[in-house]
Formats: sequence, C-alpha cells, structure tokens
Amino acid sequence: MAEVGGNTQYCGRGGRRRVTTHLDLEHVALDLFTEHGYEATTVDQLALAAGMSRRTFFRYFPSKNDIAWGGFDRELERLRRWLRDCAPGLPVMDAIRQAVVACNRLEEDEIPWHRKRMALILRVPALQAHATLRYVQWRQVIADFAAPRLGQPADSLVPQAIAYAALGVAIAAHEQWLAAEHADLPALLDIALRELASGFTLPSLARVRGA
Amino acid sequence: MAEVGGNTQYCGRGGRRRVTTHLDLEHVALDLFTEHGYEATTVDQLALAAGMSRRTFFRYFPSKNDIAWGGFDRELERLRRWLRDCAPGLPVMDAIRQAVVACNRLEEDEIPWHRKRMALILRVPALQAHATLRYVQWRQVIADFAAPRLGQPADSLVPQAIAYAALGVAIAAHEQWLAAEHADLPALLDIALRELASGFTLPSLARVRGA
DNA sequence: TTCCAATCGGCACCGGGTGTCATTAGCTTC
DNA sequence: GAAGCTAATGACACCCGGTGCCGATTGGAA
Repeated sequence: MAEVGGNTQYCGRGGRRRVTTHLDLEHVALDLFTEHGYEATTVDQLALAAGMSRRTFFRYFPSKNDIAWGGFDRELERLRRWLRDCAPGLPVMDAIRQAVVACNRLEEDEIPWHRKRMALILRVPALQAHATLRYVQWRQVIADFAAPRLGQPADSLVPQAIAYAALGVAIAAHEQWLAAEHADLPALLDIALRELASGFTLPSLARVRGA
Repeated sequence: MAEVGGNTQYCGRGGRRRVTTHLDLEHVALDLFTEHGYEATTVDQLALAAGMSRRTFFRYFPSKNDIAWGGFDRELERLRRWLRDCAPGLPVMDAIRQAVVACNRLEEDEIPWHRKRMALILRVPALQAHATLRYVQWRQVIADFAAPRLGQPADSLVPQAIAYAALGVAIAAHEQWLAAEHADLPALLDIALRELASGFTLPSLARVRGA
C-alpha cells in the first residue's frame, strides 16, 4: 500500500528495471474489467495481458481489489491540505463541503477513467466491500480536521459522526453522478453536503427540482 | 441468504433432520473467533467444532463472513415496522432517530453476544468490509421511509444521502459503545442522530461533556 | 570485470467457496 | 413393516485469490 500509485520506472541505484508502471497496469486491468466483468477476470489474465507473471502482479498491487484505487493517496493528501489551509473562521461543515467539492473537480480527460473506476468501486460487490477499508483514511482526514475545532479528540463521537456522515453523503452524490450520463459531480456533492449541514431540513431547490 | 437466521430444526415434510441450528453454529463460531481470532479460525475448524463437514457449513451460512449477522433480517423488519407505524406528523429525522434508538434497546442477556458480534463486525477488516453489503438493506429501509415524505424517489439524492448519513452516524455511535465498557448504546445513538438532525451545529451538552 | 541491488518467475501451499453426486435419515403411504 | 419420497449430509474435485520461498535475471556502480 505504501507505494501504490507511485511512478515506478526506476528509483534507487542498482537493481533491475520494473517491467511496467502501476498506471499502465491499472489501465489494462480497468479495460479488461469493464469488458468481461470484474469477477470473470482472473489475476492470471491480468498478468498475462500486462506481460508479467502472476506473482509479479501481486508486487504491484497488494490485491486485485486495490487496482481501482490508483491515485487515492494523492487525493487524500489534497483533501488534507485543503482543510489545513482553509480560513480559520469558516464553520466546520462549510469547510468540509468546500474542500470535498474542490477536490472532486476533475480534469476533462480524467473523467472517463474516473467513471470506470467509480463504476467498479460502487457497483461490484467485492469492491464495494473493499472500499470500506480505504474510506477509513478518508474519514480520518475529516475527523482530524473537525476534532480540534470542536475541542474534542478525533476518535470521539461527534468528529467521528461528522466523518461518517460526510463520507456517506459524498458516496450518495457519487452514485447519482454515476447514474446520470452527464451529471456534474461537484454540483451534486455541493447539494448533498449542504443538505447534511442543514440537517436535511432544507426547503431547497434541490428538493423541488427532484435532484 | 433467504433462510439465514431461520429456526431450523425441522420444516417441510419428509427428509433428514438438520444436524444443528444456525444459532448454535453461530455461538460456536463466535466463541472460536473471540478466542483464537477471526482470521486464524478456519472454516474446517468451525465445521469440526460444530460436528459437521466443511461442505455442510456452507449450507448454513453462505460465507464465513455472514456468521456474525444472525438476527439481522429480523432487526431490519423491526426497524421497517417502527418507521411505518410512527406518527405521520413527526419530522423525518426525528422519526429515524426514534426508530433507530428504539430498535437498539437490547435485552440484558443479549448484550454480551451483541458485543461479540459488533466487535467482530466493526474491528475485523474482512468483516468491516463485508458489512457494507449488509448495510445496503438497512439504508434501503431508511430511504424507503424518507422518500415518500419528501415526495421523491427512494433512489434520488436526498433520501439516499439521508440513509447514508444516518447509517454513518449509527456506526460511529456503535463504535463508541464498543470502546467504552459500560456505555449506553441507545443514548449514544440518540446523541449522534440529534447531532445529525441539527447539521452538527448543536452547542450541546454532548460536546461539553466530551461524549 | 566484479559486485551489489532490486525485480522477476516459478513453485508449492493455504484458505474460502462451489458444483456434483452418492449416501443417509427421516416421514408417509401402503 | 417394507417401499418410496424428500431433504440434509459428506466426500471429492475444482477454481481463485493470496503468500512464502528461492533461484534466476537485469541493471548500475565500484
């Protein structure tokens, strides 16, 4: 997990060159997954398609489930920085909303890959389950931000509840984005997180419009 | 999955008696898990301890991960009924809070088993991940309740966000309960769900007390 | 050229999960 | 009480994901 998403072409001095990169392997895998289905694609097939042995595959990714999480660590770091640098006077829930929305503005050419990734993560049961283990870190970022502002430990009830709730509504927004062909992810996240911050008592446009 | 948690001693006419019940098997398994650890306990050992073959074990539970979910379907049904029967004028988030709190009042002699169950589900990574697949049904109950009151489809953004958020804070409350020896689960759920309904803007006792 | 370092490949092995099929145990009917 | 139906059981063979181990390869550096 330490080096997942790392560049990899050549690092330290000495040693053999790596036969491919995490990113290449990820793209090969995502293509096979979307074409034949996740479960139906075996690790042997992935390794074959990537021109490596099965054993070597597991040196690139700790498990088949981890392939779809390419740049996740980088995204986490972005979110963490955004929250660290936001205005001190900003209410906690506003800060979280703005940070999450900002960190989900994707570049145009990344969108197709991101849709593939999210389609897998949100719809394949095995990945849906595995995602939970990754979300732990995401929640930690939120809780670590909220806790000092509330004057409470990060592992206490309210910061944890905020982290869980924020994650939940963010996932719900992602699902809506995925379900609609040309939906606007940041806009959906903004609505969802505003609802959350209001305790779902917004007599808002969103509800009238059926968003 | 259809019959998990079912009674099972003898059902239809004809045929052989089942060698044990789901509940017995669950208790045997929970004991072994808490004694030797979840990962370290193989299905072969479970089957042996329960006096059945490995193959038969998988006729009682679809997977090792499902053992800890004994009465979950019944709990879901309880929650569903509670929400169906609650006062029509009650605000959505209040109804959800009251229902969840009510459905988590445990009988004294069930608490030790429930703590074992939840310790596994919330702390063993494999089960933490698997739980996600069970939570889908829980969220569905919430979304199905909230949707008509908001005049929206159950699969639209706000009902889904509410369901995800409610689930999240409920899990956070369960974690606090598990972490403290003699904590009061309904009380923690009540606090967490009140916070949620207020958008985490409560200047409340909970925060001052550090709950 | 030699040495070192890191990757790669192959192999054996483990554990969860499934399909198949013969066997067993019980109830019902004659 | 024997035949017949039904359903659960047990044994076996597989598949697949994942890991430990070790020798073989491929490069840079001394």
